[in-house]
Amino acid sequence: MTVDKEDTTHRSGCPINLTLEVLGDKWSLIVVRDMMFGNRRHFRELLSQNQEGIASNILADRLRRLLAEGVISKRDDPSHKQKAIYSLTEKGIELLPVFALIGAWGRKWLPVTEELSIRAQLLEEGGPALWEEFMEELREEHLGIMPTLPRAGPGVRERLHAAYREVMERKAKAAVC
Amino acid sequence: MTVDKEDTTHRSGCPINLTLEVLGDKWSLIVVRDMMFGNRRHFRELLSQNQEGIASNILADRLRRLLAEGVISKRDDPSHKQKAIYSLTEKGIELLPVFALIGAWGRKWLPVTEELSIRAQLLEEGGPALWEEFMEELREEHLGIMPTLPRAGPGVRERLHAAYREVMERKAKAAVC
DNA sequence: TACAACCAGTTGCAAAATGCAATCACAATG
DNA sequence: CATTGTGATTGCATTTTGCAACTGGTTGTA
Repeated sequence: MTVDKEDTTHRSGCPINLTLEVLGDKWSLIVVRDMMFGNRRHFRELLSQNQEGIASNILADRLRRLLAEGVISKRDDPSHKQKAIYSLTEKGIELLPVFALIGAWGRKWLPVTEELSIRAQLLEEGGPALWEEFMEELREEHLGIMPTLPRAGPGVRERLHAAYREVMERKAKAAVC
Repeated sequence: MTVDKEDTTHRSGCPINLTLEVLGDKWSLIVVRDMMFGNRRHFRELLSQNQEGIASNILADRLRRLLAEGVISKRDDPSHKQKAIYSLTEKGIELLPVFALIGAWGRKWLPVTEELSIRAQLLEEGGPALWEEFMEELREEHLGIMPTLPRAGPGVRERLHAAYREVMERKAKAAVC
């Protein structure tokens, strides 16, 4: 049988607690979100295109931690010797359902803006079937796993982003009139 | 139409971000978890029965914040002039599906202990139907809403806790032999 | 009525994390 | 050979956390 040895590195063996030890801060999930939904794969993209204005030292620290925890991976970009490509691991990709539910909760209970919550709405309405489709897409992009079935039409991320653009255009028109 | 006024209180209107602004730290969800799954309703219960050893000033601060955010409510305990009863609000109760998925992710990817993850396993296996049953139970206990159908047999929390006790007893036996 | 136990916190202080702006070393581009 | 792009690091002020002791009051008990 397995022997319980005391573990000073963790507060407890509760799954909720352990998840919070890995992801329980104001920035870690923001970084994963940008990689997953915004397809940000480079440091600069994550830094300068981030909605919340993450600082470069915080970003560097979170990438280091997520890497150490195996939520993301890092490899060299062949096109540029100093460029690194960050990818989600399977462990990271499987956070998608968590994002879907967190997004749904936030949308229901917090003062979200329409354009930034349209993706969460579609993800909620699409349900587990859509989540699985998106995760399969992420496995292609981040793990290089080829799909069993070739995909027809735009991917999930593209559809989500199209909806975002649609809201923005409608808002822009409304502002002019 | 609604006018966008600049909002210095929030980093962005993204539902993920706003949720992190409310719950994105190492303790807030621990407190909600103990109220939800451990049925802790008093300060001392939350403090001294907490697995992770939360400090009293942190607990006081998180209760204050969760109260301000409307995730929990507070009222006097009629049996004791100094005793306060903390309850989940509907907003707090609806975090249950989030807990279920976070628990499932932690159980799959992190070094959980069997006895502390058996509840997460049952919650995952039970799916949305079990979550809904548990939320209905929480509404009774925390909001005082009477069920449409009278319940037969032990509630969800009791069943989860029974499973926990079962694992603990089996472990205790194994340790002796 | 004295007294211990219980109640929800608060206080003080050291350590760690965060936020911000400037800067770094190197690589590619024109 | 200067400019821009790259993933970061550094220094410093502010904020948050963690820990232990303490507070002012209430309740139960001898």
